[in-house]
Amino acid sequence: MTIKYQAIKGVKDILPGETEKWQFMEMTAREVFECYGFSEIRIPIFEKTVVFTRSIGETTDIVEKEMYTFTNGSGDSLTLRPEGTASVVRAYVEHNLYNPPSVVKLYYMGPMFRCERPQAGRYRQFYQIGAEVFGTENPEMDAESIGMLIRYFERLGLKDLELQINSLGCDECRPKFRKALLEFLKDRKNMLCEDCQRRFERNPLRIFDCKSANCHEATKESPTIESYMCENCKSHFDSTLRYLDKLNIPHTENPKLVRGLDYYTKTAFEIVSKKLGAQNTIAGGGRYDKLIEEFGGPPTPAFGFAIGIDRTASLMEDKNYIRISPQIFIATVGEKAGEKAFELIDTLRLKGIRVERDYENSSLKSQLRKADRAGVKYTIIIGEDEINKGRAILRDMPASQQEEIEILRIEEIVSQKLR
RNA sequence: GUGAGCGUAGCUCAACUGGUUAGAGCACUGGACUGUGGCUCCAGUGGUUGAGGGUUCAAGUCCCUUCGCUCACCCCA
Repeated sequence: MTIKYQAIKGVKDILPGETEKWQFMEMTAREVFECYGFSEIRIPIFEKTVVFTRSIGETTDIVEKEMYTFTNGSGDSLTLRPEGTASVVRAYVEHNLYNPPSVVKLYYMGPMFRCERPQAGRYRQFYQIGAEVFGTENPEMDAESIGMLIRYFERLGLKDLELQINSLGCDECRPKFRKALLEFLKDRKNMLCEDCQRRFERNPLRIFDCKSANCHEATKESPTIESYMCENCKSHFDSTLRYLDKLNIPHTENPKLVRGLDYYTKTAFEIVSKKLGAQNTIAGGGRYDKLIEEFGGPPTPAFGFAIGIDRTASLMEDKNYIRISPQIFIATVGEKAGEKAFELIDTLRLKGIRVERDYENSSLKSQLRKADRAGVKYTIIIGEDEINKGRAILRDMPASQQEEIEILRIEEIVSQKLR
């Protein structure tokens, strides 16, 4: 068959059978996050482009080449959101949520958009569930938020996850480290591979991640952020790790962990799965203590993370969620019975009972087969004989037993049986 | 943006070095069983072999173009 229209590259439909799993992930997130005092915020799916360019960083790949940007009628440059934090911060500042001063905890869920070449675990429309906390610098919050995320994954039944954590320092100590690193790499630049020569200019921290043996060798003696970290950052990081220990959350310190977005300070972390391919990070986040000021708000420390739901879904068993199925199937024979059933179905549905029927005038045999496949507990059968008697057959499918009941009492009897 | 692999029925896959009318399982519809599901058996529906062009007596198979999918790179969640 020649398909006339298909979804554009890098986007996908999530079909029944799969959506139940997504609903489960979303519902579980709400339950878990609300235990921790988070409230949902719904943010627009697009923003003025500057909201993203300012926060994410002008020279990041996201901003340079991956955003869906367009111009509206009045000439504003708009962009489909490539991530959630920027919008949440914008909303936080716009609505003065810092007033009165207190800790504000928000979560969001929904699609994000990045125009990249699709790959396993990477789509152009992908889904995230994110959480952001504003108003505290306390490392307990770093640990607690990461803990919430871990508990969430546990609730989903995920195993073989690893928490990697690092500190990126603050705007006091990071520039010093960066300078020292560049100094160190300058002499070794010709040892680096082509890609890393480019990274040298753009994001030298990334060179640590290179797979090339030469680059690995070149960075062996390099300075680390640790030795340049200021007292404040050092003790914040140590405390965060200690609180994670208190929560019995295993973690791996990864001094090479660098987040791609410009706004991170201090704590940065990722949750990595051992069961995925090249795109194996299923959640990531960290602290961004300067971003609110960037957006014109008062100095407000903040911490947040986002979960990649597509990747999370691919890790989940197929049986961890509830599939909604009909409770009652109504099978009819003959026109009069069909008419009666049409009304009856509505009556039952008004009661909140999930009722299914056949729409194709199939044989009774076929209707029962459909009832069986639908997985109903009871099938109501109404034929010519029954309609003349004002009665119907109530068939218990698993038990293969049936009884005759008055049509007038169906609603009452069925409600009782399903209880 | 770069590279590799793959596109055959709704789904999973066959079809030898190019050779009759492209098959099977599952699913679907019907029958055996006139108004009673599951199990069994029988039959049937379903294909422009992703699309377009080329080579050849002959193309699902070879070549080119294009679209899509997949995986990886770059980058990153």
